[in-house]
Amino acid sequence: MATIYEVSKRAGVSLATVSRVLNNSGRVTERTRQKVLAAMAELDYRPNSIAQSLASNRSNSVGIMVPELHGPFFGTLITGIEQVLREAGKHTIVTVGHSNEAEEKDGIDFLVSRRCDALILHVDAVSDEFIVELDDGPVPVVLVNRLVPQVEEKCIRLDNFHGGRIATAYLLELGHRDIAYISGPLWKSDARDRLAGHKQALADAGVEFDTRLFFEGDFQEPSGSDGMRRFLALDVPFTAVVCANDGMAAGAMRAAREEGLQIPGDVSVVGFDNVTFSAYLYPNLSTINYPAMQIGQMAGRWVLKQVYGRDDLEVQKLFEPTLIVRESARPLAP
Amino acid sequence: MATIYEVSKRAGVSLATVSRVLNNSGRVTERTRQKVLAAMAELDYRPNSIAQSLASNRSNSVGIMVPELHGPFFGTLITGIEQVLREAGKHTIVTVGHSNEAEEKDGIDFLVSRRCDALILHVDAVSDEFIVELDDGPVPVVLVNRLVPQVEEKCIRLDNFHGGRIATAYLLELGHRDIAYISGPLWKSDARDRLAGHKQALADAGVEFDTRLFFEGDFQEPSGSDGMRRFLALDVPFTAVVCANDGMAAGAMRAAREEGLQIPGDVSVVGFDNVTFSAYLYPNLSTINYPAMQIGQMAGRWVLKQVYGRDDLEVQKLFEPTLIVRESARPLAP
DNA sequence: CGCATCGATGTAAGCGCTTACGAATAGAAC
DNA sequence: GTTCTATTCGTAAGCGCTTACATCGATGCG
Repeated sequence: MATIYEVSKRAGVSLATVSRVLNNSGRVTERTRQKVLAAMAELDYRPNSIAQSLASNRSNSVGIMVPELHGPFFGTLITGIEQVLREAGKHTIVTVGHSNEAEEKDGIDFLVSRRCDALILHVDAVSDEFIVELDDGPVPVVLVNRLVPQVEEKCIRLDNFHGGRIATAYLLELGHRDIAYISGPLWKSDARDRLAGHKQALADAGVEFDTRLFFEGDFQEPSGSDGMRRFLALDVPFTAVVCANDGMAAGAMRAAREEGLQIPGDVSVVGFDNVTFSAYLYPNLSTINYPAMQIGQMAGRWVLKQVYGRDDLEVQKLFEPTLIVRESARPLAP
Repeated sequence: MATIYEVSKRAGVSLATVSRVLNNSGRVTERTRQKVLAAMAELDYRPNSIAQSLASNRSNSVGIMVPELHGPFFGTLITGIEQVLREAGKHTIVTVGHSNEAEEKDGIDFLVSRRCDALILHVDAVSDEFIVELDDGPVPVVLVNRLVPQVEEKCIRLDNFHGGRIATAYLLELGHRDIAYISGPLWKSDARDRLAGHKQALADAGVEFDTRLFFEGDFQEPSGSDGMRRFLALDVPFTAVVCANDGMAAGAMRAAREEGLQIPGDVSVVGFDNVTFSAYLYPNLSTINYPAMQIGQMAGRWVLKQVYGRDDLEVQKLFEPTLIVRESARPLAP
């Protein structure tokens, strides 16, 4: 593969000049610029980005960590990030943390030793303190879907509290009073926030939160089924259930069906995230929209702006969830 | 951040020795090795992998290209790849091709200029010739879910033909004769192979392929709905439909429901891929299992074996699809 | 005791690029 | 034509590491 040296020889200029046209830095006459460009084309020259990184002390790569790669949510998030970053010629190194402290730290180490210019993290296991400390280090960090107060300006997130609130408020509006809740794991802050929103909505309506109608799942489909079965086995009547994500809602609906219940006839269901398949469940799931793609894009932009100096970019840090009304919830029969 | 030089000074040895313990190459006395290790720990030394790459001409990174990052399928595939590779200390650079020739070439260029040690590609737009040519280049390539005869030994894939065949064979076994087919885009080889399998199964059973009961979708949910509506608008009776992936099956089932049909009462449906949500559709989708995770892992292993010299690894190149029987298909009522 | 041998370690030359600095050239002003 | 300033371009010193080769001691043997 041709090197910059060969290009410079062929173009009859120095290394430095070639480098200049490569980076559009410094000033080069149009004439020499053309000569260089021609030489590059003739040699099918591709700059060695490793060498560029070493010399410039910039790796042009940003590290990403997500809990999982499969599942509809994170894929969308990463799509947003990758798109924005790649347009800017940066590349992304993706790592999986599995919501497990050791793995998250490990992955971050990996990313740091890879000399990423920045990190975009969707982590849940690691503590706030760890993140603050990491942020004090040499590599800039942006947090997705999590608020760490000490580094608030680096957190790109959805207002999960508000999301939880409007999900339940919607059901209350439809006349439901006995509303069950299938939560995500409470050691995850988004799960906690959504639950807090739910409780707030209940309180606002003067409805008491009934711990018997609460189930802590793990954001996976089967735990939604477990939750629904648990509720059904109870002697406590309920007419609606809100699930902290669409996957658990799918599980809950399946279990309800298997137990002979009609949705929304016997019980209304609301999900959270608005992943693609929620529109194809039966009945089509009413849910809360999570603009994962946009959030990913914003995270990418943040990096472009703060790390690569693209001052022209605007970045929005807080997103408001909205209610998507479909078929899985209906007014409480009088 | 500490460099190898500082480590060598602190340990009282030369650069080369430090490098040796770093890489477990060459022989180093246990005593000096310990000294070096201690110095590294004291300085919290992290090797600069950029510099390592430049010097060793190995980037320890492998490039991945997939059509999309969201959607249940590719996430799973990448999870498999990433897992295997990261265990080996390699990292993955993920790029999106959008099944579009220009973007695919562009992304591959990007990966190459990033000096990836190998490429794992799931591409559909680019021609066989292009791939053969690419393979002649300096960077090893492995192809996922596509067979290019000239480089067969580098193709890790599912037997899509067989998958298409057993999907339809299953319906035939259940007594169906009028079987519609919603295909993926025919310029994609997997879509073609699945269709060919379908036709073969029909032929085996002496059933004629009816072009009116054929619809070419795009592997997305809405096109499944479109296909189903098209069939329903026709005057051609049919009792079953096979869809070339689960997403289109979801769309088809939704459309059927909206048109007042029962599944599987009025029409049986079979999907392809066995993505997670297929088990949560209503009715639970009978489908063909695509071991995406395993295929990803194999692709990773292939690279480990062929590029990084891990000769101990076994790699399986061809995978056999299997039928997953759930609820969306039933015997034809007599 | 001298010499060949071998393993442990050091020396130094890159890997392909960026970039501070200075040289050279061109144009402007007189 | 001379001087001065701007601008373009070349020189060379790294970036942090790997690795071929050289060196040095210690060991074994005649």
